[in-house]
Amino acid sequence: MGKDRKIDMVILGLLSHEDLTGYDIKKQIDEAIGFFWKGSFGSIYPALSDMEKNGFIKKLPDKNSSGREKIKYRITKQGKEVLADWLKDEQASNDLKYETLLKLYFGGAEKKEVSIHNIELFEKQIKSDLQILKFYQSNLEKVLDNKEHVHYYLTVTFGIDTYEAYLKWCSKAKKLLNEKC
Amino acid sequence: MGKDRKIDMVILGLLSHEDLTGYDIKKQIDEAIGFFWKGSFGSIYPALSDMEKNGFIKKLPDKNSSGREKIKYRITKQGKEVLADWLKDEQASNDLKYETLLKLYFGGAEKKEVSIHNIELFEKQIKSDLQILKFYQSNLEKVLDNKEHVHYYLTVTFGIDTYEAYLKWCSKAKKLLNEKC
DNA sequence: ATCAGCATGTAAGGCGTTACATGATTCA
DNA sequence: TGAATCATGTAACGCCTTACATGCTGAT
Repeated sequence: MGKDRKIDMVILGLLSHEDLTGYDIKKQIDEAIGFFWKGSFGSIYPALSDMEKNGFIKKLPDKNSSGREKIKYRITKQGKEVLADWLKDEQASNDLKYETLLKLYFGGAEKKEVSIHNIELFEKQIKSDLQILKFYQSNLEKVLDNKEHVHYYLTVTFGIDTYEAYLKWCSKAKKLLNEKC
Repeated sequence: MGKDRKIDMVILGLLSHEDLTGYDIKKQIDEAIGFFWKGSFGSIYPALSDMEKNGFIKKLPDKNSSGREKIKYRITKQGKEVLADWLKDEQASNDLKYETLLKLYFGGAEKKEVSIHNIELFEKQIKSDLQILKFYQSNLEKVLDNKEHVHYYLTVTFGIDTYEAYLKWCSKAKKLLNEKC
């Protein structure tokens, strides 16, 4: 297939756990993996129809006969193989784009107050996101006997650990800017 | 102008420090900010010619009369304003795409050894990158009397602090997978 | 009745990568 | 003399976002 769109893997991964609609998938991306991955409807729906054509997923018959359309998808055996191949593939690209760091790197061109303010904006965002992650973590802690939950727990923990490192750095950085500039 | 390509800001930021060719810019992106930003020739050269048309940068006359073409660019007053406006703009998007975390999140579908192996690959990469960052840091530590160097130092420190948090998390994560799965 | 949220999809366009094409220079 | 690096640029293509278009449902 060659094509290795990451959004495909995200969708297959989510569907390997339960049947979902495109709308559900969007919600789960935003909520569960939003701190390290993004996805929009404009990428999800085309990916769903491509993967259905390829036989990686299939449409479930719409049970509720109301006028409202709602298409649930289920992963197929072939789809599970694609997911497994990707999981076992050693290649993994971790692409970061920190505009905050970019502004800090080039911040020498402006007064230190500008950089300090940018750090404070970042700090505020991280503090708020950290609360959400801690909430998820405390819920997951209760159900660590489930293999899948252990995996979810670990990614949330990654977020918490790195966010806490960010916050420590923010304090240090502001201090240094005040002392040295 | 409306258009707010980030690569433009990267280039303006680098040029605000010294005159550079497209090739120089690529090298500086890879070396100095590579751990949190990427850029290819295919984006740099078009951005240079667009910004020259807009008057944000200008071509310097090619001094060396050899046959080899080499175009140095210098930021203009207008370009400096664009850079300053961006630095003062409160909006900053920090987009992360951790494929490693994605694989971990969905890793429950496979044996724990797969997840552990993926964590180890990540760990190895981070350890190697951390050495480079520490080398940069030790060089910058000697020249912290310069305002620009303080800013460079802070971004490198961000990298080191977060990478060290990653490594601690890697140990914890492997342990938990072995215990619980 | 109205509004938020559920639900699916398309269209236009931006941004960026990879691969290609070309050639000079430096150093072993 | 051959390889690595310097140096600029284009072409094709892929992925994704934003905005648009449409309509239902449930709660207040």
